[in-house]
Amino acid sequence: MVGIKDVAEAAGLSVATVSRALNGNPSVSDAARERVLAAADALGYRPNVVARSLRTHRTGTIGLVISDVLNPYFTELARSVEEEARALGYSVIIGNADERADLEDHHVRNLLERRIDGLLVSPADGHSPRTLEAASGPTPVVFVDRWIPGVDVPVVRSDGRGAIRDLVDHLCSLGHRRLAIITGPTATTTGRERVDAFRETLAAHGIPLPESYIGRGDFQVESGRLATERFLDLPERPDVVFATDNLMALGALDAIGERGLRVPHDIGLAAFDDIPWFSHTDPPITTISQPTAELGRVAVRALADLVEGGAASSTVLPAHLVVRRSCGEPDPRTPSGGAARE
Amino acid sequence: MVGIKDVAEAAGLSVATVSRALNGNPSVSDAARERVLAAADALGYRPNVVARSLRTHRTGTIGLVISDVLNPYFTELARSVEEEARALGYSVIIGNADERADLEDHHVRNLLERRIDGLLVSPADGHSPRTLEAASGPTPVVFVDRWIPGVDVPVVRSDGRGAIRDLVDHLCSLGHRRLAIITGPTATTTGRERVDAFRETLAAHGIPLPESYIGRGDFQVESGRLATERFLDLPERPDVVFATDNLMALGALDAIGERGLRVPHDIGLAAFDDIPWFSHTDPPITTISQPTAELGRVAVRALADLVEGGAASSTVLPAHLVVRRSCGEPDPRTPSGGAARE
DNA sequence: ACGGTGCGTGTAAACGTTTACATGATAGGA
DNA sequence: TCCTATCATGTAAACGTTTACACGCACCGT
Repeated sequence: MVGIKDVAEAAGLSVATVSRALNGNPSVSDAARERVLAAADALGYRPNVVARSLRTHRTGTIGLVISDVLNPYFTELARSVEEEARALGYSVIIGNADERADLEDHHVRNLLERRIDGLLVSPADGHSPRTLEAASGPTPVVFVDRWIPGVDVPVVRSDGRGAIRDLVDHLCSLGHRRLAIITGPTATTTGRERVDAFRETLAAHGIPLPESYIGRGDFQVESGRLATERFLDLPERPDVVFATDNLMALGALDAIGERGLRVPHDIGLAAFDDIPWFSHTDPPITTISQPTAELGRVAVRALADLVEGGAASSTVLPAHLVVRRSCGEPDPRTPSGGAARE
Repeated sequence: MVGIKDVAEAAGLSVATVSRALNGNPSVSDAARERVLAAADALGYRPNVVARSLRTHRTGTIGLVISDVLNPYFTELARSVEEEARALGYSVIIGNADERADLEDHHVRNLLERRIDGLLVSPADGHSPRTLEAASGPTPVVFVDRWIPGVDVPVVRSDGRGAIRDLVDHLCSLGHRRLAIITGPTATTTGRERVDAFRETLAAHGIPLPESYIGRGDFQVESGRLATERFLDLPERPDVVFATDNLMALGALDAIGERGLRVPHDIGLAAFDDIPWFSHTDPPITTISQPTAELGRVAVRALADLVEGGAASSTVLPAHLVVRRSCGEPDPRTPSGGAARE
């Protein structure tokens, strides 16, 4: 491999000058700069960023630990994170936790050992020891989407509570009374927030949420299927089930289809996270949409601020309801206030 | 940051012994090993992999450049790559090319500068200069899914031609005669393979493929929509359109839905790549399924072989047809031979 | 008692950069 | 003309590891 040394030799200059020329240091003469560039080009010189990082203590890399790469919500997040990071001069290393705390641990450790400049994490579960450790360590950390309460780290997330209120209002306006929910892991903040907001709004409408109408999922397809099967076995089947992420909604659809039931005629379905396929399912699915790409961008900017010595603050972006047909046809005379329509 | 030096001091040993103990070198006494481990633990020592990499010329990292993170096919690939790589002791850095040659270039360069041990790439386009350069450079390279003809690099891919033959047979058996195709970029091998196999099988059935029935797409949603709109504007609308990836199929669905047309009654639709949503669209979509996760695993193993000094060979895995309802109901008396059914 | 063997440990160089500091040349001011 | 400031460049240390080599010691066979 050709190094800075070879370039120096070819250009008849010292390594210091070559390094300076390559880094755009102003205190190098035009003549020297030209010779360096020519030599580097001729030799096909490629900087060795690992050596550079060792010396500078900066890797130009941020880590992103997401909960599940197979979840379109997170891939969209990852994409916008990478895009913004690239614009800011950083590379991104993605770690996929598959909703498992041990994998999250693995990736957090791995990324820290690689001496990333900053870490973006969507904690799968509040109990990953490495994540907690990282949060109080020297490497800047920003939580995105989910966070860990009580940990003093900036959070960039969206607040789904308003949209969930709109959703429940919408469901009630359609005449539904038996509402069920498939939750995420209650150890995650998003999991808890969604079920809490749901329960509170139900209470405001004077509707109870019996334990049998709460399915405990883990944000994965299979758990959505299982929870839905349990609902369908109930003597009093719910009018509509609200799956708190898109994968569990897919599982619910699987379970409903397997019984030969039809949405929304036999049972309604609502979801969280809007993904392109939701317009094309049978029927199109009513869901709550987050400003996913924006979340990623804001999170990266917050982290970059932190890395560069600034002080980042938390951001909360609103989510909104997107009404489609999976909960029944809305009565045109009584639009539910404030909810967005397609 | 606490380094090996601090550990050495705390343990009352030299850095060499500490390094050896930490790396499981057998020539260190149990007593010393224990002291080292205790000291490292007490100090919260974390190895600095960038220093290690500089010295050993190995980063324990492989790069993966995929064509599009938003494409579920590639995220499934990425997931299996990471999983297998982790099992083999490697980390993965993913670069997303978004089907753009310039981004592919960017990521290939970036990864090589990071001195990854090996590179897995699904070339977006045959003309990315860096990818070609990398293929003949010192860093081991394996192509996955797509490849560049004439470049001497192992390829791990699936062969869709057999499945496309099955698909065309299936469509003909349903009585369809006007078959249209939305291709990928013809600079990609998968793009070309799919249209070639389609055209050949059509010819074998004595059916022409007029230019107007070939929509030139780029594996992205929007191009699928545009191509489909053009088909729908034709005086003789095709009986069925075959979108050669899942995103363009989504675009086609968009276009068809916007005209108020119904699949398969007004027009049939077939796709390439099976994704979970295809069972839940309206109607469920007939498609060609690749052994995606297996492709990822095999590719990683091939690359790891190469990295460790072995000689890797190419692998071709078969794809197969999955018949659903988007091309019309099959006549139960004439099952199309060999095609898998759900 | 002696040379050889092996084992555990230490010393120091090396990996490819960046950068503080030193140096030499040039130019400017008096 | 000399002193000094400025500028371009060079020298060498440092970043945190790994590892070739050297060393000292205990043990073995003769």
